[in-house]
Amino acid sequence: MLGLQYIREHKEDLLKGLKKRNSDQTEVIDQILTLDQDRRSQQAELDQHLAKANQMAKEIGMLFKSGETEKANTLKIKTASLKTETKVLQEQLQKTSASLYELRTQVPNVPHESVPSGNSDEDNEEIYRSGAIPDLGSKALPHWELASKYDLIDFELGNKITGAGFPVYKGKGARLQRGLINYFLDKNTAAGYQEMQVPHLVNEASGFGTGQLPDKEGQMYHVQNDDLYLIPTAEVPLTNLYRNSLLDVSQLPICLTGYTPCFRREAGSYGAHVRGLNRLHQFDKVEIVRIEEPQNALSALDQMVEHVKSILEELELPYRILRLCGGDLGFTSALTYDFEIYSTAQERWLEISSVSTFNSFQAERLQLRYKDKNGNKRNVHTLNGSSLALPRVVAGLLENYQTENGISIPKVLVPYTGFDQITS
RNA sequence: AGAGAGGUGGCCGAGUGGUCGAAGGCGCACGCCUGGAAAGUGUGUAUACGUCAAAAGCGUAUCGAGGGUUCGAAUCCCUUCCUCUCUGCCA
Repeated sequence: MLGLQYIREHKEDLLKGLKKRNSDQTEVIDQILTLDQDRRSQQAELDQHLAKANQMAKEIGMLFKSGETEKANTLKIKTASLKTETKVLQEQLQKTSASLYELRTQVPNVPHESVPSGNSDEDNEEIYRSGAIPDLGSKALPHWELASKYDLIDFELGNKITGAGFPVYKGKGARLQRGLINYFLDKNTAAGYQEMQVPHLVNEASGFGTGQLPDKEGQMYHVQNDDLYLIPTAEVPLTNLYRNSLLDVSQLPICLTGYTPCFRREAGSYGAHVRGLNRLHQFDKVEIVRIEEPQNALSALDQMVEHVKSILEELELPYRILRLCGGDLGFTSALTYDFEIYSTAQERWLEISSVSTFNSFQAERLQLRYKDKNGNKRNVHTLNGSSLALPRVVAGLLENYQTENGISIPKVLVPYTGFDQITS
C-alpha cells in the first residue's frame, strides 16, 4: 500500500511508474486524492463538534456539582441535536475512510526506475548467466522419470493420500530434501540471517500485511473452522513477526531465514509445465527476509542476489538472473530478480528463486516503522528472497547430474546427504 | 474443551461515572550536585489523525479490539480476542 503523503506529493512519478505494469491507475489515484480531501474536511468538522460536546459535558458536570440542576438540565437538552449531528458526521467519516483505504489497497506498488516495461515474462531482462549447460546426449531423462527410476519420489502415493501436487519423497529422495534444507539454512545463517521456526498457518491480518490478502485470496488454502490460512511462503509469517512495530534504528537491519513448507492452490495452472516437480501444491522452501532502512534497501537487495548466486555456484548448476518487467512484477514488489536454473532434459528454464524489494509498500500495510537517528518515524523497507525453493532445485540436480550409472551429488551436498551417488 | 481470574503508558502499578492521556514507582534523556562516579535532586519522557509552509501551539481519538448506555466511560452493559490458574485431553 502506498502512503497517502507519497500519493499526494508524487502523483506524476507514481502514475508514470505504474504505467510500466500496463495498468493505468489515473482514475483510481484521482479518486483517492478526492476521498483524501473529503476525509480531511470531514475529520475537521467532526473534531469541532466533538470539542463542543466535550466542553458542554464538562459544564454540565460542574453545574451538577454546584447544585445548579436546572441549568444543567437545560444544557442537557441542548446537547441532543449536537449528538445526532455528531453521529452523522462520524458515520460519514467512517465511510469515507473505509472506501479510501479500500481503494488504496487496490493500487499495486510502483516499480523501481530500473524495471523495464513489458507485458509478460518474455519482456523480462536477462542480466546475468553463469555455468555451462551440460551435454547429456539424447538419453537424458526428465526428472520425473529419474525420480521413479531411482525410486526417489512417488507422485502416485501422494495422489492417493492427498491429491495431485502433493508428492511423497522416499529414501534417498527424502534425504536429499532434508540435506538441501540444512545446507540452505547453514549458508543463510553463515551469511548473518537468524534462523527462525514459524507457524505454518497465519491469520487474516498477517495475510493482509504482506499483501497476499485480499489480492491472492484464491491462491491460499483456507482453514474455515479457525479462519486461518496455510502459508504460501515463509515470507508471510517471517515479515509479520514485526507487524505493528516501532523499531529503533539500532535494531536494523533485521535479517531472518526460515524453512517452511509452502502451500499454494495454483488455481488455473495446467499443461505440460506442471509435470513432476515443476509446480506443486505443497513444496519446501527456505526463505530469507530483511528489514532495512530505506537508504540501504537496494544494496541489501544486491547482497541477497550475490548470496543466492553463491549457492548456485556451489551447486554448480547453470543459471541466469532476470530483472522482471513491469507486467511480470508481483503486486507488492518494486523490483524483483528471478533466478532460473536450466533444466537440461526439459530444455527450459525453471524459476528457483525470486528476490524482491517492496520498498515501504508492505511496511505501510504492516504498520512497521522505525525511529531514525533524528527521532523521526519512518517506514522501513522490507525485502525477501527464496534461498532456495526445493522442488525445482531437485529437478535441476537430478536432470543435470544424471549419468549412465546414476545421479551424482554435488560435492557441497555430500556432507548433508551422506552419499555421493544415487544408483538403482 | 469446562470453571475461575485478569488485560491500564517502555516496564511495574493505582484508579469503579465528571476537569483522567491517566497518581506513584522503575527505566530512559537532559541539567544540578561531585575531583570522578554512586547516592541525592530538578525537568522532561506515548501513538495516530486534523489544523499550520514548518515548528510551537491548539483540537480530536486511543486504558486488548469492536459495539452500546450516558450530557459525560479506563470505570457500567454486550460481543470478541488474548493471558494466567485449576480440571480434562494430548505429542
